[in-house]
Amino acid sequence: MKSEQKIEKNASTEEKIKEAARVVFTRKGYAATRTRDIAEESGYNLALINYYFRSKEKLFDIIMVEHLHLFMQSIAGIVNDRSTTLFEKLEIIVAHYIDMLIANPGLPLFILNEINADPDKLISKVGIGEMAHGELYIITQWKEMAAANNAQLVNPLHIFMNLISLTIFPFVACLLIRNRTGISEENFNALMLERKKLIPMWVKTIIMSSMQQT
Amino acid sequence: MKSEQKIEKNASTEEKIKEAARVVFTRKGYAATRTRDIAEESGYNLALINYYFRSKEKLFDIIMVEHLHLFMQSIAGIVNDRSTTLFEKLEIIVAHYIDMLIANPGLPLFILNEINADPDKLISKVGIGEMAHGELYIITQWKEMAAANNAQLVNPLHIFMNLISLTIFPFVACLLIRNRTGISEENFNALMLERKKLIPMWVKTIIMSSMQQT
DNA sequence: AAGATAATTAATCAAACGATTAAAAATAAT
DNA sequence: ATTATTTTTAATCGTTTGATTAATTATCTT
Repeated sequence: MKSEQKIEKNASTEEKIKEAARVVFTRKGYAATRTRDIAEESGYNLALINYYFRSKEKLFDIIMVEHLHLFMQSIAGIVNDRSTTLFEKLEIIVAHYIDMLIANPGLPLFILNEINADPDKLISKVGIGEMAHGELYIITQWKEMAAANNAQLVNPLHIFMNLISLTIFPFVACLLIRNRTGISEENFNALMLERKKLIPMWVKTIIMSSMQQT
Repeated sequence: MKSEQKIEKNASTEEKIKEAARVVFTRKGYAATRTRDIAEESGYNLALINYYFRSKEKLFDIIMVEHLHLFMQSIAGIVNDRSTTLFEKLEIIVAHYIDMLIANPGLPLFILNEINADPDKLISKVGIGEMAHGELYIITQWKEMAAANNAQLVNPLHIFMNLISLTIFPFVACLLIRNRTGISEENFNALMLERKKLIPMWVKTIIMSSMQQT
């Protein structure tokens, strides 16, 4: 019979290995990561990785699911919130993502890269498709706004792409930008924090300008 | 003595291998690519790859340099062009990049990923630092505009990041976007072509709004 | 045509890698 | 304390991988 202590001990080293895997996988990607790297990073023997997780791929899948969850997390709640306006939602989403990305700068490039490496895997193994069952409330709000201005707004897909592009891409290109401009990590993060206020403003401006035009 | 024919023949198969390497490296990245994949893609024997290029890494470096060159190409000319206005430059840059990215959709993710895999390599082996020796003319134009409106514009780095984010990111997240929205490759490309006109407009709007505010 | 050089391949090597095994160390159960 | 169970390690196995070698085929020179 398993005691509490035993379980906690296992969970501890198992968690350490998972944390090490998270670090190495995120930095180097699946293919470039050797199980020996994870062992070294965790401080444990190589064989322990296969003792707790059956294989490199199984361990990777766990990390991947956690990362995807972190990425999609709470967004469903925000975009379906009945108590916030459309523009308030933009502010909340951007602020939420920038905070998360400052804490996990390597996340988006990791995810995007692995999606390209095996596009079907995420569709089959990881169900990222159940974000919304009905129509998202934010979509309803968008349509209402479009109707109120009886104008055909620009394709909402453009607005969506703009939002995630402005928010996420600087982190994807972080090293490139910092290398080109020579700014430090602190200054870069300060710039990103500035964008928490700027991006919703910009996106709002873009939406407004597309309405005035028609 | 080498004849014309011999050189052409070599260049032909050498080019075929390079093209195969370009395809496989761009799709799978350096670590996930096996020299046998390149051999299979090219239709030649494995040993030929090391016959023409000395190693996998040497071949990769060649592809990488070509990709970086394609990416930086002609931008130096555009941003230093004395005959175009600042906003005309925006239009030209965006149009140039979107055309290039539709032709090479995998390029940005490949470059960004390999930069993260080995940040020092690009600084040491590949000299992407010699784009401008003096101050870029586009910077001068920016300062002139700021002075003319005697307003402290938003940090130009933000504008620069916005420009490349809006332009490049949709291609980086192409598979993710297409999977989430279900649109076809043709429709996606059509959207991107729309953005050739939209992005400069949006960026211009963002710049203008930042001036009016102060 | 004959010989020399270059291009291409099959076979193979050594190192790296993911995974397994068997033994040792640590912890729990009696 | 002794046994049983779990955790951790060292050693190793079988494959894969980048690279080389030696032999074969094709091409060029004369």
